[in-house]
Amino acid sequence: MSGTQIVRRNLHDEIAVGLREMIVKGELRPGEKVPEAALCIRFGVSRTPMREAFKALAAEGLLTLVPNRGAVVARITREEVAELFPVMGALEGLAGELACARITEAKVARIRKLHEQMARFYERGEIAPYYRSNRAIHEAIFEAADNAVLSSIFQNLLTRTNSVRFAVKKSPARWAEAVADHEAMLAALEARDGPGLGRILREHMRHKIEMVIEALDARDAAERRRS
Amino acid sequence: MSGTQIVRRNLHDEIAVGLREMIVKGELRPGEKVPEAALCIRFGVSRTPMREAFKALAAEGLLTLVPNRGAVVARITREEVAELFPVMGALEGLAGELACARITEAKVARIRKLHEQMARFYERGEIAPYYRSNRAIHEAIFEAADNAVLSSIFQNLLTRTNSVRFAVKKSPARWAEAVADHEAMLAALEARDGPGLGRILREHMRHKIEMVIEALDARDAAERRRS
DNA sequence: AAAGTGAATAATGAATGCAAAATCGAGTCA
DNA sequence: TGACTCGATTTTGCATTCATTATTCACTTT
Repeated sequence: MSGTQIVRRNLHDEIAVGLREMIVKGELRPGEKVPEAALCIRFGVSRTPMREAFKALAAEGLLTLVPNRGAVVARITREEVAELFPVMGALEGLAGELACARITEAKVARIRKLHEQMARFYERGEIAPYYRSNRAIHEAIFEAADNAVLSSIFQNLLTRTNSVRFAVKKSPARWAEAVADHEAMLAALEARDGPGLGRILREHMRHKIEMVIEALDARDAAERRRS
Repeated sequence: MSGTQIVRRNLHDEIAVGLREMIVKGELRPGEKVPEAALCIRFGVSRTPMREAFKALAAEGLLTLVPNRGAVVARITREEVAELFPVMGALEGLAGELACARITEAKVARIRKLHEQMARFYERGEIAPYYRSNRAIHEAIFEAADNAVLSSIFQNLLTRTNSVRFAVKKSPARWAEAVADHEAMLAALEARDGPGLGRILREHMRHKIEMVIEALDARDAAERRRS
């Protein structure tokens, strides 16, 4: 066996990866038309695999296909926010429960490290590094849960909600609340209290949705002022 | 406005509907190769929309695309069963909680009717009608939860697990257990006890997974005997 | 000037074409 | 008999073509 694995992939799959990245990075913005021809040139492919990728992303809920008018980046409505986040809460809650049942001592220790790091960034008010540690903790919980189906569905929902989650500007009170949630999470995890951790994660998600709604309200108010 | 709405749909979408139906009905069986050419003839379409439908169904987890070897109906492994069902449990649990918060008196009454009907079918040992009522109850809970995202993800998981769920032959003890679960569900729903209903539904799903594992064990044992 | 009209242009959706890869099968050899 | 070869055939992935549907924009009408 040679070390380098022969990765045989389909073009449409690689394009799908590229498009997902563009959506997450905001190069393609919600509601915007997806420029098929331009993307074909940019990726150096013909329309066939590009359009196949569109179908796949549409099935994932990232694009909306309008008959005879091509593809549009899916736009999240307030109603969908109200639907998506509780689902994410239930899933992350499950991840927490499974993690408590399966996690090793070493991984708990690693999460504690991440948590302490995150707390330091909070103290210093360093937002970007804070988010990085924060995300690492949530990812570590899913990793410990060891459920690929769960992770992939959750990841999909994260991607779909990317634009609205990113719109949030945490107030000091909200930020403190989030850190407090994380303290409780760590305690539950160290006590291997599955139901407890599940409850905290669902609660954490409920706080998140409130922040998102606040952000959407603020954004809409700003838009109304402009017009 | 005329009564007949002009439904403009994409070909690949209609094909996807048709393929999903074939998979659910067992016309295409897990592990089987999906005959592209034959399906093109059957649906009266060219390869392009057929292959687009394949990509969409693959994104849904219903098909597996093997590079240079076309599409295969996704086959559920025991490990995936162990991953999929807890996720379904968490989602149906959420549906129960939401339903308790939102359901109208009339809908509760309808579910009670369905439940009593189902109980009668159980008493008489009529399996097919029992399953019909059973499914109607679960669907009614999702309807009451009024969360389209939740419903569509759950529906997708139902489809993906179709083959293994269908393999289950309930023992009398298991059947009694299921009916008891349903009694508890109705009680929780009538009391609008969201957390309680959530717990019962997760428990109900845990029972389901045990039945599925039993069925898979039996199937594998039978297969081993044959070889 | 604003609203309407229709020809020219662009885009979309689906069928077809073509090169590369996989599969099949007759023939060969151990 | 069973494993192997290698050319023929089929299948697959992607590019290209073609018909249909939107969109644009110069032009008319009020």
